[in-house]
Amino acid sequence: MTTATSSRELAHPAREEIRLESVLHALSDPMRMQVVRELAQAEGELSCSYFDLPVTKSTTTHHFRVLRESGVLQQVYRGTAKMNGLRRDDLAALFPGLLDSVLDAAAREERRLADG
Amino acid sequence: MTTATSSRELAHPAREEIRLESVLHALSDPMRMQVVRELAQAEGELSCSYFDLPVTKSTTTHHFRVLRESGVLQQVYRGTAKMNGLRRDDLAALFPGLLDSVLDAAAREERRLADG
DNA sequence: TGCCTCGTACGATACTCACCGTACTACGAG
DNA sequence: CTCGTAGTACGGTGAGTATCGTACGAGGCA
Repeated sequence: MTTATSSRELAHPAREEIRLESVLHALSDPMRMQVVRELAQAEGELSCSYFDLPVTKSTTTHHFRVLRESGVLQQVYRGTAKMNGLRRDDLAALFPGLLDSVLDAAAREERRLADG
Repeated sequence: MTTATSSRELAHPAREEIRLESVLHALSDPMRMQVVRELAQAEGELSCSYFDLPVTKSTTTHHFRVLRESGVLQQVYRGTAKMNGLRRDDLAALFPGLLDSVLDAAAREERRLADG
């Protein structure tokens, strides 16, 4: 039997409903930024449990919801797992170059702080 | 007599102290985003009172402080006025392209919502 | 059927933040 | 010196939020 996508539905903002303000707010949390960066590197979907965040499951759920409701992520259930993917196309259509420059900025800052 | 810069000093983060997280947080407020956008268009320094924000003076002071402490703005007293300038060079050095893509994103969103 | 895992829901807590009003300081102009 | 303007400091308020723990639901697997 094929692993069917569950019927449980999740509310996502449509492309036109995504707001820059909400996206920037979502990205201004280090926990959420880390999720977005790993997701960008992975170039595919990752389950919530893939991420090893230093917070409890409840808090993890909260952060993923913020990312989804701001339009940064799309989420879909697959069995018990919830798969997460970056909404690259929607973000690129609305805010060209934004996601890439934010990811680049995060990478540069990490390098800069590591080198001392 | 030349209008001398006052001796009153304001604390600014050094370039190396600027954090992406704080910058994104500063820009995730519509009031502050508006200030940054006007400042970017003006291509120079503007006093706090130049901005006609729909909040009281106290709140305006608060927002400018957030922008200064996050490293987005530099501020200097000139007489009774406090002049504000974007820290373009510092931001461009740390996060190349970030400021421009955020400004572009804000402009696009404004156009998009206006056209309906 | 029963168990395990993944993730949710809910309530509680502590903190941050956007906002206000009032009282105050700093500076320039008359 | 006096007055007006620009902005600050401070205290308070209500909303949001990052966090936790515990209890629960959904789905795969034995």
